[in-house]
Amino acid sequence: MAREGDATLKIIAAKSGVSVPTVSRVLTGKGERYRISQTTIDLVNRIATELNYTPNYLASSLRLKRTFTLGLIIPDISNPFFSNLARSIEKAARGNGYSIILCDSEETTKIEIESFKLLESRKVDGLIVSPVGQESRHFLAGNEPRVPMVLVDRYFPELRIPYVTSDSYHGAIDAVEHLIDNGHRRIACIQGLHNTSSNIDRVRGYADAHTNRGLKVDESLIVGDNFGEENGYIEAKILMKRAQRPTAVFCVGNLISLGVLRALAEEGLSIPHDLSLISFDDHPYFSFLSPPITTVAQQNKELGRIAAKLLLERIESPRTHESGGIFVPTKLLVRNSVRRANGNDL
Amino acid sequence: MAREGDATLKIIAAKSGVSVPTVSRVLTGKGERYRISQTTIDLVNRIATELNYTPNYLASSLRLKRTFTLGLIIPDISNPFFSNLARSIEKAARGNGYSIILCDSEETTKIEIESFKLLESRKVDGLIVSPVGQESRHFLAGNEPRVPMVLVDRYFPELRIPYVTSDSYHGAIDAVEHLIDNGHRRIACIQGLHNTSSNIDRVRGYADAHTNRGLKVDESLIVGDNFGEENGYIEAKILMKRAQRPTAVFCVGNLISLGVLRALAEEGLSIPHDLSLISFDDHPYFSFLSPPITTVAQQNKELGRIAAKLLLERIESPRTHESGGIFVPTKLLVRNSVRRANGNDL
DNA sequence: ATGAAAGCGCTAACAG
DNA sequence: CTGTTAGCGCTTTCAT
Repeated sequence: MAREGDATLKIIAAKSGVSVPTVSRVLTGKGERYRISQTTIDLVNRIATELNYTPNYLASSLRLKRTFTLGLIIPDISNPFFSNLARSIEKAARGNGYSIILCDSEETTKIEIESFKLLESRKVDGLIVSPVGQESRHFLAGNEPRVPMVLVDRYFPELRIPYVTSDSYHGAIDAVEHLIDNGHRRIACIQGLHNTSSNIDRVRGYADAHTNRGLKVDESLIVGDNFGEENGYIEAKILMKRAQRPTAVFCVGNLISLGVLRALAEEGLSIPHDLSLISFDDHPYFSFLSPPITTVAQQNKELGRIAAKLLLERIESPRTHESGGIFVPTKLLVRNSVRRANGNDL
Repeated sequence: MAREGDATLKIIAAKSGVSVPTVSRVLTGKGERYRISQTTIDLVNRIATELNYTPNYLASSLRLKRTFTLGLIIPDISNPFFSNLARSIEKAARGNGYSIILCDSEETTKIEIESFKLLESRKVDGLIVSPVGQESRHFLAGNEPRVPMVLVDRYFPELRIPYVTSDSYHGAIDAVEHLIDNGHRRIACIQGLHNTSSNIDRVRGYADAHTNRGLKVDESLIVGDNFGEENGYIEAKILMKRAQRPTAVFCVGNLISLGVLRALAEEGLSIPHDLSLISFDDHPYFSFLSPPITTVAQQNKELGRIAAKLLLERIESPRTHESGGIFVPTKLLVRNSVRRANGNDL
């Protein structure tokens, strides 16, 4: 906007009879350091407030090559997981004098790439991105990230970009072992978007939990292909039509679980009586559902805080850091969606 | 961040043997208009892509006095109502070449004010704000908004700032009449933050629904003071301890309803048997709760789209618009949290 | 069909 | 203690 009348250093300088740099020094609090006379300091400050001066970040950013702005690219801000993430990131950023430009990639690589370009043009000091996850080339220029960057949630282990994520693998193991330990043997897994780290880790956990307990994995019980509600709905419908119904299902995302709930309700089937359910990714409403849903909760506020902190460190002191990943533990919240079954195979 | 090696117009100009303005014209697509020779155009374009040129928005914004950036201030991005709003706003903005700087005010006037200052410094072209709601002075400079601005959700009728909001008043009437028509006479109202437009409108609807049906309002049944979960929890606990229990409750926000649910569950009371519940503000999970909750749904995506459109219009052509409000209708979604009662007073 | 000059608002280097 | 000069990268007159 910057309408006509806006006060500038130049105007203040004119009104107070000193030079522009002097005004700049005073107004950026460097008065002391430059040993500017108290008289001048007071004068400049007075006139600045009189004129309701607001610094122009654009100009100073251009000069300083520093915008104090972070780009945040996430797949879906309306998903509570991501909005909680966004909240904690925004808060941490703000606490350190940074602002956030928000880009919603709509779970789409195309928009993700556009957002990269955009944020590069806007000269953000760093980037926090929760990748759509299947494509990774655009994250690099040459062999290094194009700007200081950290990934949250989904990540690319092969890419030398630091990341913060839940320990999905162990979370999934906890979940599925819980099922097994409750006597379940035919456990379905409704998975999310293939080739994304979260999905891979969770499905791997699903499989390894079986192995840990000396069971074989029935590949035909691993179904689904995205993190949406519809996916859970459809797959649940199909699963329940099978001759050999699973006795339990492990959903790798909360939206998937929602879909399962809807499908079961439609079919007049009940949880946990007809099917035990355990979900990855808690949701504020899970404890109010009937039954309350047993979940593997992610510490999403933690994830955001850590990601922001990591990024700011890299911005303040580039190149001194390792680029590994940080895995934040999950928590198994046992509620009432899993019932004891008779483990007829053991 | 603008690292050293970044391509600039100057560099491209040098490499292609033309002047900086010429490069600028070509790269901003004004080649034709300035009748620059095709040879030059091709040359410049080639070199620009070779050098992987990214325009510097900072510089052009400074020059143009136009940032193509919108500020978005909302009270709590982790609240699904606001995150859906944010999503539709971001999408509309992006579709029109604008980016969003996100500020979460944490339901706090102090942060809201800071965000104003911040966004002014960042020279956003316009502002969409969902006000915390109790203070409004900082929205104006003199008597007019300080930058093109539109309010969403909560608004200030007295302030000559355009706003987009759900028709809370009629929504509340629908809800409460629904209760009355189902035979309820002792209907509690758990309200949100006092002196906010949404709360005022909803409580007014609550009262007028009674009047419409020839009933008197029992002021002692209007309780509560904020939109949080805790508020619903506490007030429900107290209400259910009364000698004369209400038979139904109207909650003016979804978080409040959540709190009521928790309180009732703890007390071993069930909905709708012991208490009928109707909630303002739908939530994706409401239909999966037991019982599914009857609500007044807001069209929050609509709200966002309209707000963004309104703001962009004002930015493109200032001063030609009225500053009234737009009320978007709500929808009563009848599910199963309201039971028929015998209207013993009629 | 293109270039030279000027300036958006700010800050850093250098001078005195 | 303060001013002069210069320049960040871009776009817009105004010339030619």
